[in-house]
Amino acid sequence: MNKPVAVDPADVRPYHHGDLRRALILAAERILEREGPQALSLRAVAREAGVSPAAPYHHFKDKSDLLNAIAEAGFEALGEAIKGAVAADTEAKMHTMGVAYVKFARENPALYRVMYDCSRAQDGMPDKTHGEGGGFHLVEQAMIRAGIDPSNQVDLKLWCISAWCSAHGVAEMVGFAQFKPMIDELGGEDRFIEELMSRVCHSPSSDL
Amino acid sequence: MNKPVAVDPADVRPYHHGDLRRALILAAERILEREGPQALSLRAVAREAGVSPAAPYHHFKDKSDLLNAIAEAGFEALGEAIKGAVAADTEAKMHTMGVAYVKFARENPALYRVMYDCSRAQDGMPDKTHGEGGGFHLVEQAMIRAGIDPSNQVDLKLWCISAWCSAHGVAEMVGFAQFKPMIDELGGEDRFIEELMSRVCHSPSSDL
DNA sequence: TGTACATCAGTGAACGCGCGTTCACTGATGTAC
DNA sequence: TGTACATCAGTGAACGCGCGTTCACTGATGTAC
Repeated sequence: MNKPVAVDPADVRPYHHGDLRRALILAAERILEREGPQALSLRAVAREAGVSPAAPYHHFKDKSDLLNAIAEAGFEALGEAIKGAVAADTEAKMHTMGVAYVKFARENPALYRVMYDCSRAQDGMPDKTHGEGGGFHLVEQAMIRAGIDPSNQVDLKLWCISAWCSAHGVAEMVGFAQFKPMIDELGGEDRFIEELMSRVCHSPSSDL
Repeated sequence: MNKPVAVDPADVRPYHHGDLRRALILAAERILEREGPQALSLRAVAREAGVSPAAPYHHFKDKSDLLNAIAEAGFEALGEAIKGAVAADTEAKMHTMGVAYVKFARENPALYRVMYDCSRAQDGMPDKTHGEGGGFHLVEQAMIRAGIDPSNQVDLKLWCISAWCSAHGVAEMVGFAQFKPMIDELGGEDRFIEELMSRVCHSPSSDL
C-alpha cells in the first residue's frame, strides 16, 4: 500500500499517527481497566492517546460510535477467550465455555460493562457474536453435542439464549461484595464460579 | 396581613414540604420511567419534585446517598412483587418467582438498572433482601421445597445464588432487540420469559 | 395565653468542572504531470 | 525527477451545557417560660 518510512516509529510519533483509530480503542481499554466505565469520556480517551480532543472525530462519528467500537473489540476478545477455553477442553462442554465467559468478564469488568451497555442501547450484540466463529455459534454446537435436537431450531436457540443469560447473570453478580464470605469459605473466586456454573449449566437430558 | 383562611392545601404547596424525602424518591422513579437512568441527576430529581437544587441536601448526604435510597425502595418493591407472585401460586415454585423477578425488571427497566448499579458500587443488595421476609429468603424456602438439603448450608446458598444470577441475566437480556424475531415467533415477550425461565430453573433432582 | 427564640427545611444565586462538539487552521502525505 | 496541489489527519481554542455542591439567607414550626 504505502512505502515504509525511514523513521523509527518508536522514536517519534509523527504528526500523522498511523493508526489512531486502533490507538484510541486501546487507550479506552486502558482507561477502563484503570479508572472504570464512568471515567470513559471521549476527551479522556483522546488525552490517554496523547492527542487533541478533536482528533477522534476523524475516526468516529461521535462518542457513541467510539463506544460501539470499544464494545465490538471487547466482544471479539470475549469470543477468543471462549474459543481458547474450548480448544483446551476435548469435550468442549458448556460448563467450560461458561467459566471462560465469566472469567473474561471478571478480568475486564469495566470493559464488560461497556459491552453490555452498548448491546442494550443498540440492537443487541455485534453480528460477529452470532456468525460462524462467534460465541453464540460455539454455544449452539455444545448444546447439540449435549443432546439438544438441532432440528427444533426454536428450542435449540432458547437453550442457547438461556445459557447465555445465566452466564451473563453470574458474570455480573460474582463480584458482589456480599458473596465475599461464601468465596472465602470455598477458597477463592474461581471455585465459586465453578460451583455456580455447574448449577447453572444443564440441559433437560444431561450435564453440559 | 392575609390569614390563610381560604387556602386550599391542595392548591398551594407549603414552604415546608412535609415528606420531601419520599417525594424525591417518587420523583426519581418518575424520571427513570420517563427518561431513563442517564437522565437521573440530583438536579433533575429536585426539579421534578418542584424544589430547589439545594433542597435534597437536607435529606440526603449527596447524590449517591439519594441513589441508594432509590435502589433500596426498588428492592423493596421487587420483594413485594415476588411475594405477590408466590402468594398466588400454591406450590410457590422457583419458576413462578423467577418470572415475577424478570417481569418486575422489565416493567421498571431503568429502576432495575439503578438498583443493580448501586448493588455493584456498594456491598451488594440491601440487607432487607436477605432478611426474614426478603426475596432471598423466599428463594431458599422454594429451594428446600424443591428438594435441596437445608442441612448443607453452603450447597443451599449456592443453589439460591445461581438461581438469582440466572434470573438477573434473563432480566437484563430479555429486552435485547436481537431477540425480537424469537419473541414474535413465540407470540410475545411473556411467553419468551416463560420459556427461558423453564430452562433456567432447575435443581439437581427436580424442576423448581 | 402570649412571646421569645432555637431549630428545621426550604430558597436562589453562585462556584468550578469536565463534558461533547465545532471551527478555522496547519502539517504531512500521495499523486498527476 | 521535481513540483503543484488536493486530500488527509492532526491542532488548539472556543462554545454552551448541565452537573454536584456550597453558601448566606429566610420562612415555618415547636417549645420553654
